[in-house]
Amino acid sequence: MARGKVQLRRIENPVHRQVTFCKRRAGLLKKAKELSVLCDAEIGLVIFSAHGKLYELATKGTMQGLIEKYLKFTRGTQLEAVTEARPLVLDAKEETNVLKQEIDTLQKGITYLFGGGLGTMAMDELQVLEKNLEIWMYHVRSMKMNIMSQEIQTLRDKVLENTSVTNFVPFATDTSFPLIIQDGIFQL
Amino acid sequence: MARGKVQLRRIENPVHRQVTFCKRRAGLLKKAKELSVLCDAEIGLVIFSAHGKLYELATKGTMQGLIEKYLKFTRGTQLEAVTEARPLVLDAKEETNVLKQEIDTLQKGITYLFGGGLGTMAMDELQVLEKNLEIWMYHVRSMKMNIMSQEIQTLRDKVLENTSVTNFVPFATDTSFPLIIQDGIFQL
DNA sequence: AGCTATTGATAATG
DNA sequence: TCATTATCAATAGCT
Repeated sequence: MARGKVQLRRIENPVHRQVTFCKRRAGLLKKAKELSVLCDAEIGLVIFSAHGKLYELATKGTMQGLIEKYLKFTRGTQLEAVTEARPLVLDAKEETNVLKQEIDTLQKGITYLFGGGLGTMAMDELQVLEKNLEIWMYHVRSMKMNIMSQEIQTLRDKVLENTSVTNFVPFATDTSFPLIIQDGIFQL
Repeated sequence: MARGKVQLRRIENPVHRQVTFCKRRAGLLKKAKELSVLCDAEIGLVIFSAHGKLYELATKGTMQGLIEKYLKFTRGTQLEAVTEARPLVLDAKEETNVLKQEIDTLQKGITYLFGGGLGTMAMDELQVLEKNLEIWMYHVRSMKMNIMSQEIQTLRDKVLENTSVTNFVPFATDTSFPLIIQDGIFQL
């Protein structure tokens, strides 16, 4: 990158190699951090030098945790360990992330089934899956509507505020949408 | 790095963030490879996107091996618990069970969100979720149709057998339904 | 996806 | 190792 293009092969001169290693290692760690911050990604980076020295970086948590996440992700996908080992009540953001993770996992499972295991799901299983997908979609759409209604409420409030009107028409934001899922409705 | 300095904070615009993620991810992976080659280092890089998609790189061997090396290096040697391997390929039935389990987990997560965490998912996240549900449903329905067509085929064969008719109308069972999922179609 | 204007990284050097 | 700087490489903003 400077004063001469570099060949993409091992640098033979040990001094040059060491210097380059230091510089580029720093650069790589910096880039990794930047990517994590800019794009909200979770990154783990492990570097063993030629002589076995370890340099590492884990954004968002520990390397240990990241490794576990990685193994769970790549390996069969058995979520029990994740789900049970954790406190039952997480903060909302965390829960969202977990859910995203699980959605992804589910996608992988489905991909596997469709890609390679055709016929492994019986008709009745598919019926159930389809039914569940419909239910989920229903709830997602309800949630979207709820968000939109809140937005409308907010806008109304603003309008009322600006026009100084005191007698307003109540809006049913608190009249809850049917978002509460009874036990068993999702039962397979 | 170009046409304007970048702030080292999360990019709020989702489109910009995604584009930057793609570009910088590629750059980071490239840099990691280069460092490994130039300086003879062993590098492992794991990137989870904000939506839980995994990108990885392991120079000199497998990520699995690198993780073991890392754990050995950082701990004494307590990796059996983590590494203790399940077979990587499960049979179809087992996979189905795993999937059911995961669906159940996912349901719990969604229940939690809908029951208590309203507002934790942003509108764009809901859009994505909805889109994915639609895709899943499409595939489930395709799969059902495929099974049904096979059933029809079987019945036809039987009928033909019994009536001893030799000139039959071919049925396109092998003309595959679009069940094969290309890489990336599920991309968040 | 491509295309540049810029910024950022860094190889060579002191 | 540390600082400087001439160059090269990555990429932000657009299309």
